Amino acid sequence: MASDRNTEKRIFEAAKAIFHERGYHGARMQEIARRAGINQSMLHYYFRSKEGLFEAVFRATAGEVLTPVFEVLSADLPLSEKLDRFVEIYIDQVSANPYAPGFLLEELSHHPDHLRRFAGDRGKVVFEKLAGEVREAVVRGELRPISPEDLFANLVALCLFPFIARPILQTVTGLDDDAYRSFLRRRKREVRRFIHHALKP
Amino acid sequence: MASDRNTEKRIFEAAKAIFHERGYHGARMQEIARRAGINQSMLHYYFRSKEGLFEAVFRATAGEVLTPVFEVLSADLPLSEKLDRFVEIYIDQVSANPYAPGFLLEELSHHPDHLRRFAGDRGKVVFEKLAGEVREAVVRGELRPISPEDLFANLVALCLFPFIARPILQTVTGLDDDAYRSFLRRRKREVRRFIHHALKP
DNA sequence: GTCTATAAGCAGATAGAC
DNA sequence: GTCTATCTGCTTATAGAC
Repeated sequence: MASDRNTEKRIFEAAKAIFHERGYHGARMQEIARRAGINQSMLHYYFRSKEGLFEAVFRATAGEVLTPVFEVLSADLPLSEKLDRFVEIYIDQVSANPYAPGFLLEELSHHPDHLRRFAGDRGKVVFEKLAGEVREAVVRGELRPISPEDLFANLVALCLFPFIARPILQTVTGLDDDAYRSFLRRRKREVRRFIHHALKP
Repeated sequence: MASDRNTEKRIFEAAKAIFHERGYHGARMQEIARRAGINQSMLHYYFRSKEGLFEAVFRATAGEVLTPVFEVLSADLPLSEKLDRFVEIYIDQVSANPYAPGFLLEELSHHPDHLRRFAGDRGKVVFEKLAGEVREAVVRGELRPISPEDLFANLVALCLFPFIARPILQTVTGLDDDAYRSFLRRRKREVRRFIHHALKP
């Protein structure tokens, strides 16, 4: 039929939403079908099995989240600009897909090497470039002594944590939904400021 | 029988391990029973249902993770010492239970107000104390301008993230298991250093 | 308290008509 | 390509003997 690609796309988008919200084991094929507005057997027609559907969603999500990271980190920019752009792009990216980081983290905590199976060594290569730049900047005295691993962990932690820990942070701080959204919008500036202060020699 | 409390305890510990590893939907009652070395119907004898067992594990885990936070934050200490002790105690606590933060975050992302149902306003009260101290320190010029919410988010993010994102950080940085363990051991010092640099006026 | 056996329900997957 | 109907296996939960 004419709805060929259309149906497949609708199924995929529905699956993405449900898997992101409920995780692999919490998701129900029937709920995905209902959300896509079609019959349950269509899911199997297009994606063979629940695992096949999940795999498609996982790959797409991992790509969306990691691609901008890899691009920024391998760009040819002075280190401090690179860190700024990382914060800028990454927080934008995650704001548009607030469930994605939690979804990936959850899946990877249960299947730690699911990522390596298709990201391969791409991450490692990009990271080595950054690591070299960090070490040089430290030697030149432009950066206080810090390991590349710590720097990278700090950077990503500050960007992602307010998204993945939203429920607990909202409970503790007492911010309501509106206030929390505005808190998230302000984060970009705060994270940049925090990082630059923390890295001054 | 004499094994009264003993059996209950064994079941609870097994359930804790399995729920932490697999989450609510991924956990199987049979696997919990096998791990506890008893029959599956015993689980229901002691804890009525899967949900009852999960609830017990969730409450205990939330208590373990949050109690030290609340204690440190409500202690009567100068702010900068308080932050140091927070890092110290929190990273120790999480090192002993590396699955706990991921487990709580996952559950809370699927059921955002599960926490409020028994932590109530305790978190908010403790946070307000900290918030007051932060605002005062900023006014006195001991701290660069920063909102209490950002400070708290940054603090917890830096402590927890290397634990919950271990698989992805290990893939990207290329650290093997031994190297990553040693990285985690070094974190306490790095986080303290990072925070003090970042908060200097 | 602890076991074995089994009921009851549900989820993923397939068959086959249109 | 899309639907309805149905199968199969697994999972939680209970009944009932010891």
